[in-house]
Amino acid sequence: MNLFAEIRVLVISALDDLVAKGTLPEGLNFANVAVEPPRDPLHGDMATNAAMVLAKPAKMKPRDIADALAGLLTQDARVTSAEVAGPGFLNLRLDPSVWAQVAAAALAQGSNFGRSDVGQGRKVNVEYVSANPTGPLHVGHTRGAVFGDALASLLDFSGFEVTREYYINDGGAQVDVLARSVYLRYLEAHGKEVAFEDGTYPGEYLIDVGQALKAKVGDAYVDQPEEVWLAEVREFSTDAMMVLIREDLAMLGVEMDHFYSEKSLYGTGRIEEAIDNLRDKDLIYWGTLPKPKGKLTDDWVPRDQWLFRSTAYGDDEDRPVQKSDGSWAYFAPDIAYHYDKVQRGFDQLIDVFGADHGGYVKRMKAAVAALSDEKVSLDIKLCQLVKLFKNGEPFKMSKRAGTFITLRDVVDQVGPDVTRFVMLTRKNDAPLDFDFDKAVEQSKENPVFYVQYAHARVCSVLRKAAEMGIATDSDTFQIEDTAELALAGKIAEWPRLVEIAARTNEPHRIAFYLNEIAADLHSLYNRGNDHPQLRFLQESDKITSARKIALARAAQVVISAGLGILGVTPVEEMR
RNA sequence: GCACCCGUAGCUCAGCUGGAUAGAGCGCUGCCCUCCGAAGGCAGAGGCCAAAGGUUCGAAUCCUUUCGGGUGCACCA
Repeated sequence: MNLFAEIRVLVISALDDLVAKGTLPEGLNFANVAVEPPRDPLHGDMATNAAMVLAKPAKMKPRDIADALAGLLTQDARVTSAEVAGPGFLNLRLDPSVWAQVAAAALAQGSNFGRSDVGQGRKVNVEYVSANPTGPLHVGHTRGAVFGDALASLLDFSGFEVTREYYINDGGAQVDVLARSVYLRYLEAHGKEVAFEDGTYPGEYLIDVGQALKAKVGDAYVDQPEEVWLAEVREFSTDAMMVLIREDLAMLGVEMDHFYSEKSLYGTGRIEEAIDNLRDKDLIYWGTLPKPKGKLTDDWVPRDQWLFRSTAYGDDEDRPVQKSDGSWAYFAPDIAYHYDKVQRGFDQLIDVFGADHGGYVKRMKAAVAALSDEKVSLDIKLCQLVKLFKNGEPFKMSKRAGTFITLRDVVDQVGPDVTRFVMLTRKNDAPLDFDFDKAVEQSKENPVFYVQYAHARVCSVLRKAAEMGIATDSDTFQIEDTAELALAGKIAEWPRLVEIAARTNEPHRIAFYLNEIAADLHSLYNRGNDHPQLRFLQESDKITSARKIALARAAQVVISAGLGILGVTPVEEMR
């Protein structure tokens, strides 16, 4: 039940009536007519811009339209008043029973309150994390993992058919580096002295892998040339890394529907097929790229190679799909991978990348547009850097020395719930400061705590009510005070908020909303200090208490649903 | 040099894909526990929405330019 959508239906039908009566001319487009919460609650419960939007096409004064509209709207039982204000806004006040209906819907629908069919069952593929299988996940991946996962949940909640997917980059040179690094650890396991030079991964997480390799093959690879062992060690190592990565994801509560291997594309003709698809559209040609500007280009030499005409779809330059030695460039299997997604019948693709992949966005969008004949949309969400702090001091990470902060480090310290919530308190394209101390602090400054506290508070009230013999399952309401109305209004906003978040692919809006509803709840709760009649629990009037509790429960339902989308457990008690 | 992201209170950031007098937290100033969890709440001060033009009934939001910050720029992945 989306109250704003319902009132909008009412407004539209009133406009239709005005057209039928000849007050408004025919052929008007109502698409831009919006019904929104007013910025200032004093203006009313809802506002519509209908008169202002239609004034010009209808060649009428906004106020005249608004007056006519107001006359019709107030005939509806839900609308108690409709006032024209400002440049032509129509401010609506709703009957208090409307709020009770919304809250009742929240109680009745429980965790399904706010679900919608805006997705209309469209198939969406959300690809996220997709870290190279060369080591454990670090903080940057963590943000992508949390963001992608919450986004997927949000879309699922909004009526999309969602697939969560991880693209394993196991086809390039970096997995050879991994294999060589593991080989060194393998030699080490045989008691040999080894040196980790530049271009190898010195991280200690490979020690176990080296020993596992020894346990499997004994000394078969010792003192053998690379040709003998590389392929097998590579596979052994990437498998081990993927086990590690799956464990990391599990720690965060992230569960993928599908892991897709880049390597699996090679030797199957899939890449060739995707490139041929583009070639048939005259988007692949043999050519030379201009010399790049503004960068150190000492070793640059002009090269003829196969290029994708991505400029035809808005890219700044055409992009090579093949290296000079004739092998595929990274872009080629990625094209094939996205072609595969298109062929699997997804209506919409979403890629969650790190901010360092910004330069990749245009060419990937170009590829998907070309491969799908512009039928499938690709949205790429870039997650900015996470800066880590402890005691106000920034953490330094060095991948080269192998001393980077891992997902495991973070989750071990603050737990999955805090990790997830904090990572979602910023827009994906804004940098995020993550302070280990603040993340576990029990104060209002910590949004996780604040929202959890609100939820726990309701649970506490319910426990107390049970002790007092007050019914905790009432579904009738007593909503009178402004603080109660504010909370009820916030509850009514939830379905609309979810829709906006889903439409913009912005799960952080959920986190901010939760903060707001928590504030409304805390506020109402504390009003009970000064105004005892506003307390949820009143020994003298258990019926009123039961009704007030119902409102608190409705808020609890919404908080719980919101946390659910973010993948955070609502707690019943603060400790 | 080019592209993308960002610029909003002293600080950290929201701002509904164009709406009314631009919001929250922190910090600052005052209040509120004999009371359902004060781990909270209330009130106050604090703004040229980087700057200048443009689009229109209406701009923090869209367009152009400038300034400032971040990221990325052939055959790496």
